[in-house]
Amino acid sequence: MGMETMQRPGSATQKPANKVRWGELEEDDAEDLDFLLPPPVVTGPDENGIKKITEFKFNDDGNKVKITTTIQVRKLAKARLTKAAIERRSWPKFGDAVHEDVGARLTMVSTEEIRLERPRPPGSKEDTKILGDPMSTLGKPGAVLMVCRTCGKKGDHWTSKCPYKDLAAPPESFSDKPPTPDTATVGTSKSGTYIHPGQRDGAKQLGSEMRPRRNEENSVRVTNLSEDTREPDLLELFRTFGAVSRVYVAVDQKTGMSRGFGFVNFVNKEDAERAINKLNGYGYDNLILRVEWATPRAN
DNA sequence: CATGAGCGC
Repeated sequence: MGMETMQRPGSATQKPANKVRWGELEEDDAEDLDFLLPPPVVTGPDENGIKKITEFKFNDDGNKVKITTTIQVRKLAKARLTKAAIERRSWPKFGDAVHEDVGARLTMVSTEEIRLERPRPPGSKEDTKILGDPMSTLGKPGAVLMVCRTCGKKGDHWTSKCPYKDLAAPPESFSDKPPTPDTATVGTSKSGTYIHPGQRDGAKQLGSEMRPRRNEENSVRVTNLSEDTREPDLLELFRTFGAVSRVYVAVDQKTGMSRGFGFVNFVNKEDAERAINKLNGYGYDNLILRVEWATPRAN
């Protein structure tokens, strides 16, 4: 660490910021003489933390005097770093930081995806609020219950993978007339709407089994739900009985609180029946569920 | 205890 000349704030022609209150001095032109003073010189801090300041001032008699100040400054932070930390500073940059200027950024934000694994008790499949296991008496151990909520098809694909989920306005898209063939643009209709490959020209038409149904039938009313039971919870609870076409939990529009009841619609009446038989009177979230046929909605 | 939302042509 060599000699350093401290840069004063402002230009060299400016009056140094003196602590002396010149206005209290008798000499009127004391301020002007200040220009003649050499700038202060600062050395260090050296390895022992010693900093020396040499500056010049006029004393009360108008004589130029040299003032030297010696200060013990705090040791540099570097001295407190561990050996390992100092060692790391010499490491070459890696990852995204390779392209960074030296010292441009101290930290980098990683965009790497990290999957978290949440441990579960052995044998359990996923979170559930069910007290006990209604499925243990169901005689369907390990049944694969893959039900698409978009088209209602069972065991074929999940909702997120539904071939029809990209289609806007499903009820219209699934009308019985075949889609308009379009030879000009691949994959789009005349209106520019995307058409799934299976629906394009030449693709075979949907069988009735494939077609999603607007099913307001087989509606089951569920009451005595705890107030923090939401639709995903209901779905998890009821989907094991069969294809669920809709779940609904009545919510107070103002408070967002559950009103404690909801509806579950099944694609198949038999599944709804079994759900009623199994889940009515069932303990769920410390409450006893009431599950029964819903009376059709007034419209 | 309790029977859903929206949709506007």
